[in-house]
Amino acid sequence: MTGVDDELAASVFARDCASRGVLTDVTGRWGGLALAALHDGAFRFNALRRRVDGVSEKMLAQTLQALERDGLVRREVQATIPPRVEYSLTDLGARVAAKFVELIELVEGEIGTVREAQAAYDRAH
Amino acid sequence: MTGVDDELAASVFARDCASRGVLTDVTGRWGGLALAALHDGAFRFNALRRRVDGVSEKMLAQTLQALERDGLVRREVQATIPPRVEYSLTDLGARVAAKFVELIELVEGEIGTVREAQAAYDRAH
DNA sequence: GTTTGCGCTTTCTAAAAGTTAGTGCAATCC
DNA sequence: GGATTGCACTAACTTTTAGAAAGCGCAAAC
Repeated sequence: MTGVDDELAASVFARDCASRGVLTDVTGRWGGLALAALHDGAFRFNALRRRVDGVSEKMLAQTLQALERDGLVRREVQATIPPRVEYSLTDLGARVAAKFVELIELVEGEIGTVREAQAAYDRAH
Repeated sequence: MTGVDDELAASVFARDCASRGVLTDVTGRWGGLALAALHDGAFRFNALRRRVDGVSEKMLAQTLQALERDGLVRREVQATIPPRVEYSLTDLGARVAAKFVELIELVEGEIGTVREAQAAYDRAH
């Protein structure tokens, strides 16, 4: 257990590494869900908000801005009146989203196992 | 874009679905890092804390309890004096951690791209 | 015999998330 | 044709959560 992967240890585990910041955006409360939602296609702001149940307007706006800054999400304003704003994934965003969707599917597929574990834990405590 | 994956839409995107809770634990601020750290082997509490740079004792304890409840992490107390407490991954935990590590590696590998995007964004705003 | 490490828990404060309201404009309903 | 709804946000305020610091009892090392 001392044979630790130093490449990993040197980066995301380090408090001040940039990758930790991105990971925080991606795996933040809403980041992953936004990415996963956009994995199905482009969406306008309020459509996205309807997909990601429970997110507030403030948090969705904040989340999308962070992901746009990280180069994972593309924001396109159409110069109509009133303006339409469309969000979609960049190439990198699509790759990250794909991984995240795999994670989600794993968790969803094993939700029964998880529920049993939770019930057992709650009984024991 | 209306051809949405309903299996997905029905679960993790729904506010009250159990899978959302697990996802919150897994992708929470410290959940993923703890899982990734344990992916390299079993660790005792303080060893884990040293690996996951920046986590407070309180948050690590809380995170590990949540993951244990979800059946992703195993907690073993050795009846010595003073007691040793070892944390390791369950089978499911190992599978989730593997996915998470892939995500981390993707992000780390593309950190250059991300940094450029951030710089461009900051220039434009 | 004083410091160090162990695995936490408790208390207090700082930061983040959530809630509510407001913006200006256009299309739709009645 | 007046009112409502939807659009894409921003700003002010409140609540929840995270983080920092101290304390716990005990044992081994210095």
